[in-house]
Amino acid sequence: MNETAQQILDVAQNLVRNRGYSSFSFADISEQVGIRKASIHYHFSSKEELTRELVKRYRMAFQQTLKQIERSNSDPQAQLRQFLSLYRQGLSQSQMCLCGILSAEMAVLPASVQEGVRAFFAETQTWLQTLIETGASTGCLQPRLPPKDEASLLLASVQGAQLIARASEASESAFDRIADQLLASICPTP
Amino acid sequence: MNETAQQILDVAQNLVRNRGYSSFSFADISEQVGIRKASIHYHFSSKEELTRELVKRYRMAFQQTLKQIERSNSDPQAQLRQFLSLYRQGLSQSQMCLCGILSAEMAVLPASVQEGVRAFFAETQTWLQTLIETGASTGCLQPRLPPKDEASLLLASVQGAQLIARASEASESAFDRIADQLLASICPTP
DNA sequence: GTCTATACGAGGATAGAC
DNA sequence: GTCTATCCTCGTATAGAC
Repeated sequence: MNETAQQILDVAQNLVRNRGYSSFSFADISEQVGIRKASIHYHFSSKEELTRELVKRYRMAFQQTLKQIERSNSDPQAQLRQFLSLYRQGLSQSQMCLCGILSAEMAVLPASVQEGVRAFFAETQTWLQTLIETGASTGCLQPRLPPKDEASLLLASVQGAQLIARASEASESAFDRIADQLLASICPTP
Repeated sequence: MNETAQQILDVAQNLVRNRGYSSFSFADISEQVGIRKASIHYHFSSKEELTRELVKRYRMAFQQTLKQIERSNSDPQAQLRQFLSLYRQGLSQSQMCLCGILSAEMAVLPASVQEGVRAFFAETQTWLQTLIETGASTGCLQPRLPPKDEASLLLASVQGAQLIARASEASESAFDRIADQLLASICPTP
């Protein structure tokens, strides 16, 4: 995949994370990349293919980021904090998680894109579950529920926090408050 | 507001709750209502007005439902259960909360619709907060956080649960598991 | 690889007859 | 109130020149 293709995906990603799948167009991309919209079809044959590749790249990058979080920090509690900060970062540009916003449009997504979205949630939940299990065994975290359930609740909550934060005037602080509580709910009470 | 207008809103509501704002069209409505799409403009001058009225009606109906929950049940814990079941019901037709799905498209909504969405969340959070306060004072509920924070976390979580449930093969049971944990997290442990 | 030109359909909206 | 007819814009996609 060449440079232009990457650039197209970069721009598309920002667009989708802001507006969603149905509301981004080749014209939008063309404007920001500086090529004509017909030229996009040289790199991606269709909107479906473009979005499929976008989700694929996003999933891989996200997994990489999670691995970095593991490496850079041995404390599960700090890892969790970093995980939450990823979502907070997106929000600072009023962007949702790519797969979170796509999930809202599930009914109109091409099947191949739906698949990628599903896979993203499964992967992320698995990572969270492992993190919680580790944290529980070392005492860094004190999950009140089985790690699997705790993970799915956490994932739902962070996605929901991002979702409704966009409907708030002060979206970042709205998210922060919720994120703090999520963290508190799973940390040992001194 | 006459019968046809109501019917248009009924159909529009199902469409939006499934596909979102950008992906529903006058053609879709016209097909299901059985009138031509130009005729819709007699009842609603524009898509913006239609959606604005839709959100307005949804908000009022939702508030009514919440009042009914209060009346039909004096136990805050049971009220909370009923609140969660509202979201579960939508999901059974793979529908999200109208304002939840609109929130994902916030960036492309007309300003007047954005306003309605914001108001919906504020109202709903207030109701939850009052419920939690009542429950805490009678001992029916045992919030771990200040009621206001507990309410916003709960709202975010239930919206998020609905959002990501759509990306799950078994969306209803995925939601149920999360809803049970939400309930457990706020109920007194015997 | 990128361009121009163009096809084709969909979407929202308006005018005017009935 | 609903219809037909029509307008205009935007969206994806293709063909073929450079």
